[in-house]
Amino acid sequence: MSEQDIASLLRAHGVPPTAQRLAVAEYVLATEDHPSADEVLARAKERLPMLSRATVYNTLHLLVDKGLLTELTVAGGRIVYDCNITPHHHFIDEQTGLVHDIPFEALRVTKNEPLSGYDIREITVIMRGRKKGRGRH
Amino acid sequence: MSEQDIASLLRAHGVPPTAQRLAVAEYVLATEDHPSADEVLARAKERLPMLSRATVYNTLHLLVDKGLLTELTVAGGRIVYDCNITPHHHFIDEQTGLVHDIPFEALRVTKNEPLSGYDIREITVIMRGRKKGRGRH
DNA sequence: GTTCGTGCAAACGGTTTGCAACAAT
DNA sequence: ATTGTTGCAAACCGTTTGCACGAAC
Repeated sequence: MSEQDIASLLRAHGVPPTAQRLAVAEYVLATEDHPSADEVLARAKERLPMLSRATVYNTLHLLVDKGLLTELTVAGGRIVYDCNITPHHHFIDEQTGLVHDIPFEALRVTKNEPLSGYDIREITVIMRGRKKGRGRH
Repeated sequence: MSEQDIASLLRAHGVPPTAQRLAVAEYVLATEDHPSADEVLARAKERLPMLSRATVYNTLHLLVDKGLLTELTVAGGRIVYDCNITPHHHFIDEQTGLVHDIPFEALRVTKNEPLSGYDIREITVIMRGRKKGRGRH
């Protein structure tokens, strides 16, 4: 995704693209990692060394707000960002702590009991375990 | 669960029961709330006003360590404790932020695709939505 | 007298806030 | 001129740590 595309994407969501926002968005909207705010800061600083921490937080919240980014919280209270905004599940590697996306269609959740009393808006499955070797990702 | 029972439970897990630990355990091991450390402190202080914050954290970690308590992290990075140590799912009320336990047997998760490459040790379903009125809890 | 548990206060790390400077319109 | 964006530093909050006192064996 080119810097131009990112810029129009931002504009399309009512976010005026600035140099700082581009530096943040260009990384966080494209990566398959699930970076923390700090990791985003580090990466974006490579392109824009003068970028401040507060601006990164501003931008991340803005992107989450505009629906371009998902904030998720993993065990231990770590907050992490996921540019995959379609519904999907997560696998957390217990050894590395890394989060992997699992396509929504890979699993099916069915109710054995009616679960009346709950108006369910969203279902996410979180799996934990070890990712078996062979290859990266 | 009486104070005596809690005491033997702790002993059975190699945790010498002290007044402070009893004050913490008596609440946190019995409640259906999913309290934060701070809420546990507040509640336990009602019984033992002189209880310190550090001791609560010590005790909570100890209980988690001994398998008597589960630590879980909900959206926003909030860390919360759940005395239900059997596998189960969660429903999070978007309005109140409250966490409700859903029996493990209430749902079934099946794989549409094989998901090879992942050695799955644990599956939890997190549902979000609104809890419909009628009654408390 | 050694170990373990506790309380206190300080430190910590990630996040948020307040504010002044600046840019864009 | 008003509005929106940024950088900085300070404040903040929940958690962790270091240390000294006290109790238990």
